[in-house]
Amino acid sequence: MTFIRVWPIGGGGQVSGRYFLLGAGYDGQERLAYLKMLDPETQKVIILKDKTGHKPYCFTDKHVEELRADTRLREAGAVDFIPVTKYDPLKDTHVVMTKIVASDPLDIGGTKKSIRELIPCWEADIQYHLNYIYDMRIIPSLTYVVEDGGLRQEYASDERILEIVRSRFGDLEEDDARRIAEWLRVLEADHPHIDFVALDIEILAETPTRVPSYTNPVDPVVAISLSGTKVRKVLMLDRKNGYAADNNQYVVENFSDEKEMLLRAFEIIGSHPVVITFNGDDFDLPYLRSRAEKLGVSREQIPIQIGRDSATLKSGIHLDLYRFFNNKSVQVYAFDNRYREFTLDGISTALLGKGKVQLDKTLSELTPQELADYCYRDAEILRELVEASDRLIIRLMAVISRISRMPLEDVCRHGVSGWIRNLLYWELRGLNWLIPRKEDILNQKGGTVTKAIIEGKKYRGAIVVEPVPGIHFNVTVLDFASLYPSILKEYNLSFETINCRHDECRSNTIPETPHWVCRKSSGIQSSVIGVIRDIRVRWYKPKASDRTLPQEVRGWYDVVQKALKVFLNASYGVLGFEEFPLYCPPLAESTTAIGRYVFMSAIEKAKSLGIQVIYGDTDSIFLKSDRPEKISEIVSWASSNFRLDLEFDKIYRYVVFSRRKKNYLGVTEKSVVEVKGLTGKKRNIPVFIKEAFDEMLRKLAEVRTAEDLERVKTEIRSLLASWYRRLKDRTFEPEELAFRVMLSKSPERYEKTTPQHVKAARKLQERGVKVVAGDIIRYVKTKDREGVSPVQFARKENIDIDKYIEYMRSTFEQVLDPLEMDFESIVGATSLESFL
DNA sequence: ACCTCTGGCTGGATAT
DNA sequence: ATATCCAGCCAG
Repeated sequence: MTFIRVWPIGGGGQVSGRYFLLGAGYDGQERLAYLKMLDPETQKVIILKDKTGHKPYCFTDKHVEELRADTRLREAGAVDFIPVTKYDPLKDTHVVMTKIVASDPLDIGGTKKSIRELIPCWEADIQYHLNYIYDMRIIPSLTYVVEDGGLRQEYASDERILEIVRSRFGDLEEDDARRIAEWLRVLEADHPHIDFVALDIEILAETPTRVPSYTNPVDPVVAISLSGTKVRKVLMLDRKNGYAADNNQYVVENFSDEKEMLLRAFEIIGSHPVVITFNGDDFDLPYLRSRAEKLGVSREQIPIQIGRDSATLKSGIHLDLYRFFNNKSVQVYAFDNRYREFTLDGISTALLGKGKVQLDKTLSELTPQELADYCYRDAEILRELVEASDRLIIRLMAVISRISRMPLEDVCRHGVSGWIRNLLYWELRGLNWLIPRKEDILNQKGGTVTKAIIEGKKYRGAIVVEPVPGIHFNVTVLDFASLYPSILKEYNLSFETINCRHDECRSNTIPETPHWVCRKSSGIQSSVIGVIRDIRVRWYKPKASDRTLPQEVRGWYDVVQKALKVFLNASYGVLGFEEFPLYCPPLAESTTAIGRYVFMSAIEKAKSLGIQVIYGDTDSIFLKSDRPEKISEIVSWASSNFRLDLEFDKIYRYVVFSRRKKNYLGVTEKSVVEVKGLTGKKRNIPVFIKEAFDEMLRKLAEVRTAEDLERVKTEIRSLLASWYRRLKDRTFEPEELAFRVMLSKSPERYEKTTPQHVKAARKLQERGVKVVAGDIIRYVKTKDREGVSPVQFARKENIDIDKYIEYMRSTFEQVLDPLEMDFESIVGATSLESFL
């Protein structure tokens, strides 16, 4: 028998080192707090339930007497009054409160009443709210007894970790060292192996057009594919003559009775700690549940529970990868924007180079073997996605879970603002601070005072320097490393320190604004972000590129490094996000205001040293100088003046600017071409134009000197002429000319205008093709009335060649103009040639 | 339950 | 004909 201290609960992390926290929350009745923990040894899930159903509430003293007098609370049983002192960050005072632990809802003489109903002061008089669900997770009394425990893994002692931190991070304040050590303890903890199974189902609708709905599960489940660490199989409903043959990829189990098949699937689901689906929250799991109910399976036998917007499992946890891949931060930072479309086919094609089985007939027309293959492929792709890059997805979720102090189950369903909220709440609770309500922050701190450049934005952002047009050789790029997070750290920015209550801080002003920052105490957001920044820069980034470490260890450090970057990048953004619970407009605008100040100062400094500034955007400056010592001077100036790292980023052998901001092309010393913002880089343009553009880039990569350039310009001319000729001669497939644009909402919801991709989407709908928000529409420009046609229906003769020539012109001009080349004359020469 | 932010470019639709 | 808005994609 072992006592387990649950720490950190909601931490996705360790429970006494042996168990791995998978999930936490409430059951369907919203009564019992539970924890789902994995024993990595046995792969069994241990579920701890708080049988009391208690929830803690905090009240200020003035309410407590009233509450104590209310005998109904005691009669309803299970009530504790615990005095607590909390720090109020907005008032900068301590508040004495009483935490009342009571079951909720309370049973008052047979009727159930929620505490909110019982205590009317809740909404009106309580100054601060404490989100009880999250609060529950850190109540120290959550000590459970588990039958067959046993600590196996020993962690380094606090002293040992501190020692490592000191040797690695140099001179640190005691507090900082402890804070960093705490973080490393959490982040360096082992990642256990976790068994999982990916699941996909196929439903055979009576009529092919009917979309199966779990609210009315009339259509049978005909196949269930399962692919994971322990099983690879397809359960098939044996309709006529079932597919009995096995192959080497998966095993088929045939069922003549659908109910039996579902029960078998439930058995497999129940024997895995983690079930992976793609859109299982909205479809697969709810359908399995409701279909099973319809077939008379009792509730106890169904391991699936349906929440308001998620589906969870009674024994293990369910991770819906659709949710996870939809997350912008995951898409951009973890996967480098490699996938665009949020479909299983789109994601797996981009990440694995392997898509779904393409069908040219309806499900009902498939032979049993085809159906099994088709269904299995989906589960297989899911499994491979999870297993890819040494189980990157799971490791990433686990790391995010540890950073955000949030269980895996929740990590995959929340966006970055949810992760950051949870982390900050965790910190606030750890310090015993009251968590202010959004409106209290807004009332006290006020709104924004700066005016955005872009209409409709809330405050002013960054500066973009007008580029010097033309080609520039030997350009050095410097950039401020993590500018905004560094500013938050160095300038002590936090919701409680901005515009604080002390008169003596008012002189500590933010440029361009009337705002000021506290001098007396250090800001919570500032220090949390500071620690994250420090451990990333000084621990995880170096480890990720340390060649003395084994490949897989480096890979793991890289995952942590990336996850930390997600938090850093979003840490500023959430400050200006209205739905963020610590939304604080003056804080957001102060961050960018300081950024502008620092950025402009650096530019002035460069100019004062006689260095020409070619371009700059937010935190990066492009400098033309043949005196490296001058550039180093700026770097040391930034560090001594602002304590910010202005780093050498790269040297461009040459860089080409048009007049446009955020648009340039540069070739680095290693002959790598970097393209920013140019149309030729955008992923929605036709591959025909993209290929021509890429070919031009390959030519430009060779250029080292001004003489090379002249030669290459001639080559580019003939290259463009030949692509132009191809266009004119129509030696292409319509597919090559397709624009690929994402439908951000469903076609009928475009009211103000009808962009081209929407027109194409409507044409698809007319012909019975299903089109939903998020689909990427492929269309070509045509000569008919609408001017567009979905590429599926396009005929080569109908394509509007002139439109494409125009598009080519504008795409290439962005590069040709600064090189003093003229698209028209290249093309003109070509047509003249053909004319002769 | 699509949701971190602002700045900047593009082409096409729509209003004037 | 011209200005403005809309929508999408990208830089940082």
